Amino acid sequence: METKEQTQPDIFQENCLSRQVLQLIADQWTPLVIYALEDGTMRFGQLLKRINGISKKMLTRTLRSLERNGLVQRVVYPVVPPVVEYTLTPLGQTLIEPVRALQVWAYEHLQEVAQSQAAYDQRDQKPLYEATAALVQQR
Amino acid sequence: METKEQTQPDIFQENCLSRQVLQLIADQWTPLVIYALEDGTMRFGQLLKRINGISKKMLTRTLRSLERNGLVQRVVYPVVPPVVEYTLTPLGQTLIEPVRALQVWAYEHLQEVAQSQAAYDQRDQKPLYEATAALVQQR
DNA sequence: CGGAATCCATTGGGATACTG
DNA sequence: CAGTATCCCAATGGATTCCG
Repeated sequence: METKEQTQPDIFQENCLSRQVLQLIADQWTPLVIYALEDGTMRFGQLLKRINGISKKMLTRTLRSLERNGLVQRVVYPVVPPVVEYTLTPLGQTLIEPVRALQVWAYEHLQEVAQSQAAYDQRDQKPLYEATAALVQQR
Repeated sequence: METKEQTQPDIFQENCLSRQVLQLIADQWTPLVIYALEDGTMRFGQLLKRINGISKKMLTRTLRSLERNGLVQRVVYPVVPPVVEYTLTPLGQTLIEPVRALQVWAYEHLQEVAQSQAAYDQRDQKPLYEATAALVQQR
């Protein structure tokens, strides 16, 4: 009787809950944060240094989202200077596998993707006058 | 010898290729488009209707990206009115499994996530004056 | 140290109109 | 039909400052 809220099982519908949940983790930083917390508890500053390129703002926002969704537990120690630790919850740990699968895929198909990109860019990017110039020179 | 380009195997580094590849598919629409193409070839308009809430602009952009990365093949039939068909490439098909795993996870943990959200929102969202008012009334 | 708040530039993304 | 082009607003996200 708990399934009452799931008005739409069709993932292509906007009000489909599983689609909404999916969108919660399908962003640039969430997979990396989960990946970083895989080994255990980490402090805010540690995460900031570990995940190259993320800003304090985005790390904070991502962690808040993960906390709200029950994937990460946030523990504040009332000391000065403050210490805040983040840990994957049991629910969050169940996400490690799917996220890792995605990362493995990325690693295994690096080159194919890179080659496709290069081919695509060469094919269309080249302005008309280059092709024309080539034709003219050939003549 | 093809691994030369992968300057950083560490996924937490910005110049890590597998991280870049990962980011290519970690957006709101890409998983849904892949999911929609899972059953086979689809036309642009079909995709537009199937994926509820996506705009022409975003569908076009997402498909272009997928095409550039070699995950989707785009075939144009020179007829009027034009017919354009999209199909997952063999490379794209290898992505079905990981994407599906993510979707399955979302479906299986719907309620836990929803409950966490509700608890989180009740806990902090409540403005100060409500708590204060409650205290005042108690007196 | 771990944010929150502010400012600001860039991008995302919808709506509409137009085209081959 | 399958886009592209334009306009325009909202969200993203970096840099910086401030605070307990």
